[in-house]
Amino acid sequence: MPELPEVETTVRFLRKKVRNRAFIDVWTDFAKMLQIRQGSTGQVKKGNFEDFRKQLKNKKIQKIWRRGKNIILELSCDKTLLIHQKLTGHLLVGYWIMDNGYWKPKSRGFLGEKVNTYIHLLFTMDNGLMLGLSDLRKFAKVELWDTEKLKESKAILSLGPEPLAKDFTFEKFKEYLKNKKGKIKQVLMNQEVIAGIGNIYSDEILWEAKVNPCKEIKRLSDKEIKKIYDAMRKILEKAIKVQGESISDYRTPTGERGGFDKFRKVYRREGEKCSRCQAVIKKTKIGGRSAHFCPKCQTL
DNA sequence: AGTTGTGTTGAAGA
DNA sequence: ATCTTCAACACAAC
Repeated sequence: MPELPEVETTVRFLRKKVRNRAFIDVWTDFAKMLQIRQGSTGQVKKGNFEDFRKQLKNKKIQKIWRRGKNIILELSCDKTLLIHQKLTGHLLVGYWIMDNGYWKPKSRGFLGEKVNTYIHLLFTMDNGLMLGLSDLRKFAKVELWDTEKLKESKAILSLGPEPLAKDFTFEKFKEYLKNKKGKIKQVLMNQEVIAGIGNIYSDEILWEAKVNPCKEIKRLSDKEIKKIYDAMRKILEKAIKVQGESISDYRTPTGERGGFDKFRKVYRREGEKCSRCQAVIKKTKIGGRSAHFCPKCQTL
């Protein structure tokens, strides 16, 4: 699942490969994932794929950045593509050829692996390179915005701070947490509080900080908040360094697995021994989502 | 073979 | 307002 480190990995790769390239064409077999946003509120324009295709044609990618789990491609003519990969979507870069209804990678390699074959959207760039979106569950969204409208949209403005931003200090983190209520895991995953953390990294961060995911915010000591803050930065930075996790569907844009699985301590490790204290990792539900933790070193 | 779990986000329901 | 549940969708594992 692409969370902050996976999205960052993708964005860094895209900068190297498609910055300053222009779109020649776009193909999809699932037009529902594409939307044209317009007007002051960014309403969804009723339209069809041909509109989208026409508007994208010959637009040049000028700037590529990330906000939370969103990939943002700023284009020429004051347009911007906003891509959210949701659960199983991941962008891939390479060459494909249509082979009776399916896009087949032009050469052997990682792009041929099953997880990378659910291509439902494919852009062709002006140098022939292609940008594909493989998305098994088809939840991913690609929206075309007016650049200025996007910047003042709820989609961007409602997001909390970037956890790795230089000016996001411990004091600020504490302030952001203090007036929230609920369990720490839920709050960490709330994109309006902090942007980019999902189920995997919230579990990993809390294990690292030795804080139980069910602990209520108001019962956290300053010391615990500091440990969560430090763990958050440490884990996210580490994950970016190794190009994210690939326990499920995420792959880097070359179709390769990220390296974080080696460092994954609790997520989907129910029944295994805690690498710190040998107690058995437990799994529970918090707000309908799975939460993994060590009952011994993450006491309530 | 039918049921359940998967996890992000926004919308609908309470 | 604020909380919880569910739908979007496809597949693996049970």
